[in-house]
Amino acid sequence: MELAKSFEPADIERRWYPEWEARGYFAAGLDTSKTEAFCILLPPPNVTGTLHMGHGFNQAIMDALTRYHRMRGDNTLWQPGTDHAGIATQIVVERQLDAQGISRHELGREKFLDKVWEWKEFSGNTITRQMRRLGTSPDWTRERFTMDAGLSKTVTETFVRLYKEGLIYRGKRLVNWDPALHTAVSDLEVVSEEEDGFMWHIRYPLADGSGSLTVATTRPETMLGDTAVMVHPEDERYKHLIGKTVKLPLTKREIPIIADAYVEKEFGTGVVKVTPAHDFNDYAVGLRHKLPMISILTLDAKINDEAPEKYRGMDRFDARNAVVADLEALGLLVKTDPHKLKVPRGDRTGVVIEPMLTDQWFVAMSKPGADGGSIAGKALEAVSSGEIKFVPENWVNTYNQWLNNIQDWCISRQLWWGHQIPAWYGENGEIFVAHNEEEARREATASGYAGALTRDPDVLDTWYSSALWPFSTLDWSGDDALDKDNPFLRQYLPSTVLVTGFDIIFFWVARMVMMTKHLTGKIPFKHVYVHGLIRDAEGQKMSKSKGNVLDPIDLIDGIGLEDLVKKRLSGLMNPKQASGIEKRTRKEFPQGIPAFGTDALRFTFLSLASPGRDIKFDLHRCEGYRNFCNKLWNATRFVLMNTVDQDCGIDPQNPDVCPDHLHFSFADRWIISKLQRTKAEIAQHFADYRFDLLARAIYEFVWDEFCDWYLELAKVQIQANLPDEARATRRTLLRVLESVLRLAHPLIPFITEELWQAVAPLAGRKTHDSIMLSDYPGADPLRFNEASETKARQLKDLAYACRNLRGEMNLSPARKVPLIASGDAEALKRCAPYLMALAKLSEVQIVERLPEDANAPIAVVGEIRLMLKIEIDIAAETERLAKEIARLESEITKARAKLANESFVARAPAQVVEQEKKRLADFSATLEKLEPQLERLRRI
RNA sequence: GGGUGCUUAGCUCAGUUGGUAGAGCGCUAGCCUUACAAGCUGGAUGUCGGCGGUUCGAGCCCGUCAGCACCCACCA
Repeated sequence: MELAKSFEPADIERRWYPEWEARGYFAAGLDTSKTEAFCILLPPPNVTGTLHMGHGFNQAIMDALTRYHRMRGDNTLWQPGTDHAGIATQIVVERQLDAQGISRHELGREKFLDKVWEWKEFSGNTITRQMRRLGTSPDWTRERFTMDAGLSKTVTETFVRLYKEGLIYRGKRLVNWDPALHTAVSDLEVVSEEEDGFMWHIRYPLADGSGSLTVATTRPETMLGDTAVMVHPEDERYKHLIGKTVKLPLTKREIPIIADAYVEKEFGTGVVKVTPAHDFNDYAVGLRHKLPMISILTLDAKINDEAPEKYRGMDRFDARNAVVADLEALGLLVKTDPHKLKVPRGDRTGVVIEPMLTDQWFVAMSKPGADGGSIAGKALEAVSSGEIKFVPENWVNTYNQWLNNIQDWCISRQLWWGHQIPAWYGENGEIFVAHNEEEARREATASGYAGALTRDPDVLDTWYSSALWPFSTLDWSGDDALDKDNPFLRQYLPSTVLVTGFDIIFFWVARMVMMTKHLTGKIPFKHVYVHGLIRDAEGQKMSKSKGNVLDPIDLIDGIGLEDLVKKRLSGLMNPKQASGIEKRTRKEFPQGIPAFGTDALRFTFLSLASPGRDIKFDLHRCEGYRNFCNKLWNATRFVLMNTVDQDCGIDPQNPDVCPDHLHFSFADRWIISKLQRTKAEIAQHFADYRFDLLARAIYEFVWDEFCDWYLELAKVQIQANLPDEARATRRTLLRVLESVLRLAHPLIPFITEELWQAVAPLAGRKTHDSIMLSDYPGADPLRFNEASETKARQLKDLAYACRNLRGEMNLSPARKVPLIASGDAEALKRCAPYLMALAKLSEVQIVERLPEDANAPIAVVGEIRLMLKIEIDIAAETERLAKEIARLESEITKARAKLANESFVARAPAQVVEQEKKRLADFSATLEKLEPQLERLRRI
């Protein structure tokens, strides 16, 4: 089989992926004789989502780990699946319906849900299709969806359990309310940004007419719900007023002046209006002081009937203007100052969140459960005990900090798409939580209730089912006897490592730990590898509205400029941004984006995966790694050209036994030694999750050692026409290359598979149909060979020296010149044939002493002196020598100073002192050889 | 108000117990040398953010300041 002249990834990728999947190579292992099990949970992407750079990055890492462990022979499961993404998906479908002029309320819940399911079926596989393009290898046969029957059963089961345990409760609480979505959201779904606003100072007259108090507020409309005014108990200005009342302007109510240390005397006027039903602080104050809680807003954030008639039905922001205008008219508005404040907005809608008093379901985070431990406490313990480790470690701080200050988790959502809460209500507010209606009925009957039952219409926060992912996907039943017979659960819980960005540590990671630990007693995963976010070349977050989004698929397949522009402009929320986006795109990608292929993209992601850093994605890196793939491709081409139909010293029946009639050179032993070291290094990097160093180790071995040196040396050895040497060379070429392909396969699966198919049979390693099934190479320390490494080092130094002389003398690469060398004759003899090829020499003359009179350039490598036999440009050579001598002198001065320092000699480790002495000696020796030469040139 | 990370070549970044500052891209000079021009060979480029400390020795450890980025939190 003939390889194309350059690496063309598209066809290779198209061919291999379906083949791997069809042959069942991704299936989870269940070999009970194996001790090692490796499991990764795919963070389930949203069903309506499409693949973005973050997924690509995240999955390149997971796939590398999975393929690595699979090749190592571990039982391996990469568990895939998708998330129903309650709010996000419901919004998408609602928008589609809106476009057709249909509201979901007209449609009704059941029909609406049908539509969502339709959409899920239609678009739900988009992302998994795209994942396949990335070469990901999860066990697709085990794919799960958070709303599958099985997973939904787990949701119900755990809800009932936690309720019975008192850890899930229902209550009227002030919660974050999204007025656009008409639902409560959790603290995490609210993002607060600093915005420009105003601070209004408003006078509240004392009821007894003896004066007034001025309050400062950023939300004047909420005064309609004020139930007190508060001051600091120690505030001399107001102390005497505590206990009196004020007339609440615009209303007929009188409200008390109370004292609470929460008030900052220095801030504003030192007087705070208290609106317990519309502010979290005020709510706490209201509870402390047993104040009435007057809600003045409807669920869509309009003024309700509790407020004076004039404002009823007004939108909250219109009401604000009206209230301010009315206060001003009454002369009660003291002043209006510009003021920066944090405005809470819903992360999905961007609408200002309204604290709203509503009935909701909560998970109690800090309350002791049946076994005495709280959910949050267990999550803290799992990490502090070392059971779960974060990589990098510092994320433990973030995790602990959050859990230590955690509030109860509001899990009910007033949506339709999601897991409906398994609670039934009686007509008098009775609550029956059960697995199903029959069970609820039984409970009702048992408690003496016989009336109608109505199921809670609300659904659960989408993250509730995500929190169960580590065991729900493994078909946990909650029945110990059944679970004992579930081999997947036994083997793959806990999973090995969770690979994720820091943005979902709270949303997902912490909650999985809490729920898994509490419900199963096991940790969900042993390691949490936290990686950075992919940003654009300027370090900006990629977002549709910025128009700087890159689609991983476009990097794989390439995309023309016009298509790229079109893509970035489509579906913009704010069409005004279009021209800027178009301009920037045309400037950044004047040629569009070339096709790099999946392997190059994956290698780029892995190379960029340095710990604790966000990643500025640089297209040039991708290009560099595409070139790397091409390098590997062509190296293989070279090896095949030199081995196909040749005696390569490999007996296919017995490939690991080396026949006698082979003669290995130091170069052969050197590259094999280097390969062993690379293998060891890679194993370490996998263990440390240092994919950047891992990728670099492979890159450097392939390019800098194998291609730049060994292939060149191999040419010499093959051309020497000594059969034993040529055979040994061929054997080495094949075996090193074949190992490299396996080493690199977890990172760049397609190209390695394609090349391995051609190389492995020649290398006697074609014992499987696919590189995926072959063993991952492990280091053999017995084959570390320092003697050969030293010899190779010396050969390289000699070659560098000769090439440097050629370069400095401006010799054309085409011109071959003779070399005269003195010094270690044995080494020179050993290196001569290689040097001739590497440095374009016509001959290598080994002499006792270099001729003294020749005006030729000289270089010194240890004890060896090299002279190119050419007429020189005396000025150039003088300059070159002078430069080199100056460098040596400066090094010598530094080394002497160090050694003259008694403290250094006395206190530094002997080894370091010895090394310094050797450096001084080497520099001095070289200097001694170069100085006379410079002298002579100067005399000419 | 708490917390975290970052600052090293023009750009993007490595630098693993402190012991001679590195890579890729870019730049530059020259090469179609029979695997690869997506390439080969040579070359230039750094007061490792500032200051102070520990040490024989600091890019690395400690303190401090500055700048950048992010996370959490109830200042009306």
